[in-house]
Amino acid sequence: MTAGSGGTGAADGAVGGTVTGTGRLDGGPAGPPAPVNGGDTVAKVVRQWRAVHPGLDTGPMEIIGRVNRCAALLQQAEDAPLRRAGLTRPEFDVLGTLRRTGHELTPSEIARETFSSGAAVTKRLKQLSERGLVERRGDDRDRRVAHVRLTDAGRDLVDTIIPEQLGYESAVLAGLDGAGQRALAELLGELLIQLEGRLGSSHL
Amino acid sequence: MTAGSGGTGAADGAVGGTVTGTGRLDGGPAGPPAPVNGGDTVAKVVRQWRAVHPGLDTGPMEIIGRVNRCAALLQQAEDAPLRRAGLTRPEFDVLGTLRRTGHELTPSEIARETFSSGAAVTKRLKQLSERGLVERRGDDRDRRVAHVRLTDAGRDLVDTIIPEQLGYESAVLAGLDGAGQRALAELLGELLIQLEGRLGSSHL
DNA sequence: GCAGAGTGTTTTACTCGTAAAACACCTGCT
DNA sequence: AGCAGGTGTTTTACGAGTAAAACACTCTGC
Repeated sequence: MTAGSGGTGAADGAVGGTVTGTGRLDGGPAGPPAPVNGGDTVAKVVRQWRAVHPGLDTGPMEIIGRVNRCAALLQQAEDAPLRRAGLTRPEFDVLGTLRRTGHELTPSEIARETFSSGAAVTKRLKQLSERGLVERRGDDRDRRVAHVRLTDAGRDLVDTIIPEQLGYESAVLAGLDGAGQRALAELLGELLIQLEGRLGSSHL
Repeated sequence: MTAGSGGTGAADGAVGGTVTGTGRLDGGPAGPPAPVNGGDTVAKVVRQWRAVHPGLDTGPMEIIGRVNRCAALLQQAEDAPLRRAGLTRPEFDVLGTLRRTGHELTPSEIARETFSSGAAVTKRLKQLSERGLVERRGDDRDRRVAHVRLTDAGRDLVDTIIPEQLGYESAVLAGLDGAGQRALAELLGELLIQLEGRLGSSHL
């Protein structure tokens, strides 16, 4: 939906680039599913479910399926500018985290901040330091701990990419007018607070 | 997305379970980033960026970052009911697609419908048919083509899971009231139509 | 009829992420 | 001191997805 596909929400049975996987979304090797008249892809899936199981409350699909599908499509779109810089998104996330916090971070902190596993961060840091975008130094109090920081090249790269990326994203979102964007950001924020409170700690 | 992390949108530098990766979201081995006061995780990241780059238009992050983070959190939450049935989401997507369309599908059609690559579908079908949830037969006109359908066991499994899954999703979304949910579904639908039109075919 | 182009599906080689184990080190207790 | 238990990081083994190549087959035009 990592963004796998799955369907609208979990129960959609493939609403596209949604839940399970992170989902493909460009259709990949296979062509796009052809924009359906009468709504988005999710609406079509919902209609199919309702036809097969008339009693079903498909409400959750309309939100979860769409969130997942949007995430999949956006992710794909967003990859373009980063790819030009030779970075994957998880790699950029590491760099961005270091840049926005403004100080050195330990691998554990980076893992928490990027919602990644420690092992994944270890691998990314290895690649990024081989490319000279990041540097490490050991803590001298506690020799288990490492401190990671951006090199000048890393910092410059982030500062170059960020405006490009935001501009690109702006263009991608342009289909929605200003008020719609604000309303959407607001509602997603509300939902996110709930989800982070509920799922962030413990397990629902 | 898992929603990996990435940041708010692509340019957030890790807003969590967002763009690049599909992102982790439960914090995994590392603990959760601790719910921040003054908004969701994305709001915190946005504030950090604005402090470092005051001129930046962080608008896109507030939507894209949140969509990605929501997708990541929801994906994780949704996994629970499926896991109990011993299915991954991409696997369930295949079954669900067959169920909701109501007829046999070829592997290519399944790939299009689930936004997966053909290779991924091949693997999933292999596993599902080993478990007796799905059956294949060859087309007798065109011997390249296969037709896949649910077995009775597969159909029953889907029909058992769907209501559980939707109920679970309903509970997860309960933090938002009915009006909020409708508004959110509506706005996401609008955005999705734009994205599917723009990104679905060709490349932006 | 038969080459050549095209399509549906599978295989191959590879990348990346994860979970769990392994390490390395600190800390508190005795 | 010395050891038990805990924490930070890396390594290992593996599963899953992808892109590209390989297959298998059909169709078109000559």
